[in-house]
Amino acid sequence: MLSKKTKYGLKALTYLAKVEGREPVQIAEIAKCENISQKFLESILLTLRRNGLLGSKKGKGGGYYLIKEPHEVQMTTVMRVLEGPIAMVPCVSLNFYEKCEDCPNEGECSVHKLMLQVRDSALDVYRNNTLADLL
Amino acid sequence: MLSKKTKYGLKALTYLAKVEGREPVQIAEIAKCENISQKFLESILLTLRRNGLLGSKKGKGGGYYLIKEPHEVQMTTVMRVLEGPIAMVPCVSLNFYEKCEDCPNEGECSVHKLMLQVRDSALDVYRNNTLADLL
DNA sequence: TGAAATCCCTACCAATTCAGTAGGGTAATA
DNA sequence: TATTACCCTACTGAATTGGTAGGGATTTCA
Repeated sequence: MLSKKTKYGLKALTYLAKVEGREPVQIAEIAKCENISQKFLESILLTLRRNGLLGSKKGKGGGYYLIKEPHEVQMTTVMRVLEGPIAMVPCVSLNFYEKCEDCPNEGECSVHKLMLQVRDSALDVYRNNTLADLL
Repeated sequence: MLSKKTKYGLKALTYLAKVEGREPVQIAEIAKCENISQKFLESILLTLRRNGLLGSKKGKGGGYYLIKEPHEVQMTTVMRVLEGPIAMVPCVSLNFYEKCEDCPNEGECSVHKLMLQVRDSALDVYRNNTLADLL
């Protein structure tokens, strides 16, 4: 299942992508318009900022804003930051590879075979979608 | 993440698919060969049987066996039985559809748009793979 | 017929994750 | 300098995961 964190993060990103001139938008505004718990959203925006997807400005008139243009923001990046690995098992993960401690022979493992295909097809979707495509 | 339940279930199914003549195989044997906790595997095989994927035989010489031929067992079925819905959000699920309580307009929702594509690509993989393809 | 093998079923449990909530601190701006 | 708004830590209730424990119930074979 997709976590609420990812869901809310995506909604916030698309919200910010629609803003004219990359003006800072307050957390409260996004939370209200997208029906998200403000405090929870706050923590999500923070991780998006820490990972270089958003910028922030403090004080009056401050808020969060998109750093790049929507068409430059790939979904692979967004998903990895918010949801974590794209692969459903570590043994087929590109960025978070880990060997299964059971499973003596990875090449003959049926789970491995299937999940490799699932990962590739998901990657294909994420690579072919930027924030701009979701508006 | 793929649950251990699904992982072990898939491994057990492929194990049984390799057996000559669909002879019953004991839980203990599968558990040992695939490095799975026996009691946990027991519960998994039970749900596979309840959902019409496996048959069982009690008493001495009993065990579990595949009901259909491997090439007749689609991965869509297996995944739905073991892992649940294939979609990552209920609002794009074919078999378990639910409207989001937030999200006023499904058609304009960016999460919906993206997850629809992810679901379709996953379905594509599962539909094009049977148990026989994983051996 | 009886004992052993094997599946069947229920209940429980520790650890982790999820989806927040609470409360205050700090920096920037007007 | 007051206010706005981001920043950070800690806690928490509920649900899920990945099992374990223990005892049936049923079938088969000797």
